[in-house]
Amino acid sequence: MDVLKALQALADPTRMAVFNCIRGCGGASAYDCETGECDANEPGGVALCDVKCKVPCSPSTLTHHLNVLRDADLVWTERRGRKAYVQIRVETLRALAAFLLETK
Amino acid sequence: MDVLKALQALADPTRMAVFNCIRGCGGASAYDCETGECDANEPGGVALCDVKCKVPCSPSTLTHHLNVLRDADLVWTERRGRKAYVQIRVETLRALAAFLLETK
DNA sequence: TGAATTATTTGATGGCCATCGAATAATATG
DNA sequence: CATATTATTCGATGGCCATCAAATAATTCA
Repeated sequence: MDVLKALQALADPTRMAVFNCIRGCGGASAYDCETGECDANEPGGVALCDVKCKVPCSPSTLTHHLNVLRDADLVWTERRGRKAYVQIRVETLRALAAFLLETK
Repeated sequence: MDVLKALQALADPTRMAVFNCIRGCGGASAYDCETGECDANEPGGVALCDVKCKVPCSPSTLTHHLNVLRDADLVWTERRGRKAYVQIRVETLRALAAFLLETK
């Protein structure tokens, strides 16, 4: 895992907001922008369009940030129908945390 | 603790090198640039001038990066004689790691 | 006090990147 | 197929920041 790349990916306010939004919703159920709640019926991540509801930025900016997060192995995405769903890669977070806690 | 600020502080290659250099030396004993070893006789951190040996940048740049790291509560510095010594703030690292491992 | 070592301040600059709008793509549904 | 929804690509731009050199400060020691 590229520690520096992961840190750089998280070290941006907008990306952090995206990250928190994705994490904020249980991990395995989709957040619905309309109801403002997590929909446990819809499996596998949060829909991008719902992330966009929470994080104020243009669609292209959101795509850009997701690319960065994905490139750092912090999230993975999957397209289902028109929507793209995104989920956290917990292993990477664990690896990052392990790095920070390293005692040398 | 300001998570974003701490991440931003670490998300730079040079600062990461500085950080690793400081961490690399036991934490409680000074690294000596000449011998290339850690001097357990000299307590409390690594001397800045020895960090400069390891991390290729100008003195002003090094000072700048230390300010950023200190401002993020990742390190603290202390002047003893001509030299400034720097040490890691482990609590902040632990808090950062805890944030990353949070399950929401 | 004068010289040497170490560190900081200041101001300038170049490069990187977050952001956007517009155009395009991908998919679903009427 | 036409339209709506969602997402991506592309190019341009403005702002931030890492970096440096030069000057100054802080401290020690001869």
